[in-house]
Amino acid sequence: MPPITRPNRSARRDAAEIVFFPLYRQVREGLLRRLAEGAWPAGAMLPSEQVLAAELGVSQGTVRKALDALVAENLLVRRQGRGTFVALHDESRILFQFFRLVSETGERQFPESRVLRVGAGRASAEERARLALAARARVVRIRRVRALAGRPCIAESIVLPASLFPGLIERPLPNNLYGLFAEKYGIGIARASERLRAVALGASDATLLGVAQGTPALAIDRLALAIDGRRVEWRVSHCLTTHVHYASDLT
Amino acid sequence: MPPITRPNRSARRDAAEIVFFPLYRQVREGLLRRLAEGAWPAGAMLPSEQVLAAELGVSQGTVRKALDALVAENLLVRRQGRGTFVALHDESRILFQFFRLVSETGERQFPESRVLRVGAGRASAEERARLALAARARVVRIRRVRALAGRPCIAESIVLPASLFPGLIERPLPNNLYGLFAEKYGIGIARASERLRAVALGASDATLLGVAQGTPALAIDRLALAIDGRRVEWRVSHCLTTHVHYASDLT
DNA sequence: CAGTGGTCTAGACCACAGG
DNA sequence: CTGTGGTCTAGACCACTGC
Repeated sequence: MPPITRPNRSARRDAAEIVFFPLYRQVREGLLRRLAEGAWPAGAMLPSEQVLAAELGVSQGTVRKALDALVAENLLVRRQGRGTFVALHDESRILFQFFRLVSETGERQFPESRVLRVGAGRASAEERARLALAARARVVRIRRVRALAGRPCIAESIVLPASLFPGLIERPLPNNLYGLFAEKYGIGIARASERLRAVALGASDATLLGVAQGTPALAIDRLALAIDGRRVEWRVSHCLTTHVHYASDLT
Repeated sequence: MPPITRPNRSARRDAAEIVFFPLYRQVREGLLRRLAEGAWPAGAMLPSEQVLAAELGVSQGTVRKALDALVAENLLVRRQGRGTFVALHDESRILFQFFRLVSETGERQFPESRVLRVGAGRASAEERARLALAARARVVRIRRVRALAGRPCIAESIVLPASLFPGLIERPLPNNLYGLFAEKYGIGIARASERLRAVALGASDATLLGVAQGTPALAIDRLALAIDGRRVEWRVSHCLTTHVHYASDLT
């Protein structure tokens, strides 16, 4: 990474608008760019704070503040005495960051998945809108059922931009898709936003989950974004919430 | 606040277990205690960082780190050039921190409330469990309907420990209950945890919301905690999600 | 202008992990 | 023992607010 171009702590002028842009933000953006480019593979150790500070020509405290921000965004992990590492998409992180279904006793458990269909095709209007795709873009669609504690309780439909995942259709699909995205395609899911509704199950979902059509279910509509903000996945999950609930902390 | 008792950055010994307890954490705890005691009313300005540092006999940077933590918990608000203030429970904060129902276009809007019943009584077993109350404790119960954009879409039942809210029954209840708790009873809601399920509406809720019995609804079960961790409110909301959804960011 | 929080630096020392 | 991140300090200067 090239040294931060000073004038470091001055102002940035954008069309007569003056925006103060602190040094540690510039450092953060630089590191973020390198992360998005895949300069360090998932799990790799970054240079130490001292080394980064020397490379960039700033103080260690400034580097630290930039690293702190990236740790807060779950992109990096610090381990005292060891170093700073690129966050992995292992099951424990997924469980902690992306999976909110909790049993009555408060335990989180990674659900087992059974893939029903994998296919490709042109994106529908809705898929294009949700994933911000061009007119004739292609998508990969995955349909699966997931079980918690042996009980099938999630019927899931996943849509991915085909351009990002060449050859995905031929692969065996693991339980943890985000781990696959990171390892095989270098695409790390950084964050997601979910929209929740209550719906009555349609015939197809009801059959899959072994309940009557019209049973109330929690519909989770998720859009997942990569580090650089690209829309990577659109996922709709229909969940039975008789033995499980969605936990949300308002802090 | 008394000066922080050194040995400040040494260790704390708990039954042969050595726990490192940084100075800024001690400062945070001290400030938190004073906040919970109501030493500064909501909206009040705290002493400046310099003054706090001098009082406590630590450096300004250490005070800053403690204040940063409390700001991150939404208990304090900083305004550059003005000072550091105790967070208010005004509608904009409530909307931002505690209200997650969003319209299709992404707008958040504070719902209008119509109170149907207010009453008191002995806590049921479930109420005692959820609010951690003693055997014969009394509670206040509120039942109301809330409307978004003129449409009634939330049927809500609220349970409060009667001991915390003397005379609440006689009061007119405002739209924003948490503001009332803070202003009239000195109880600030600091955080809450919600459990979401999909349910079929019962007869009473369905009538209130003007839909058929059995209509799927999002059940939000919320437990709200005060700054000191006391359980202050148990609230169950049944929401129609045809024109609105629950937004959850996974970051 | 004075006072507040925000940034940045340089350096010392501590806690922790691993060879 | 060395190297890492974590804490703490002291001081300088900047940006913002309101008088």
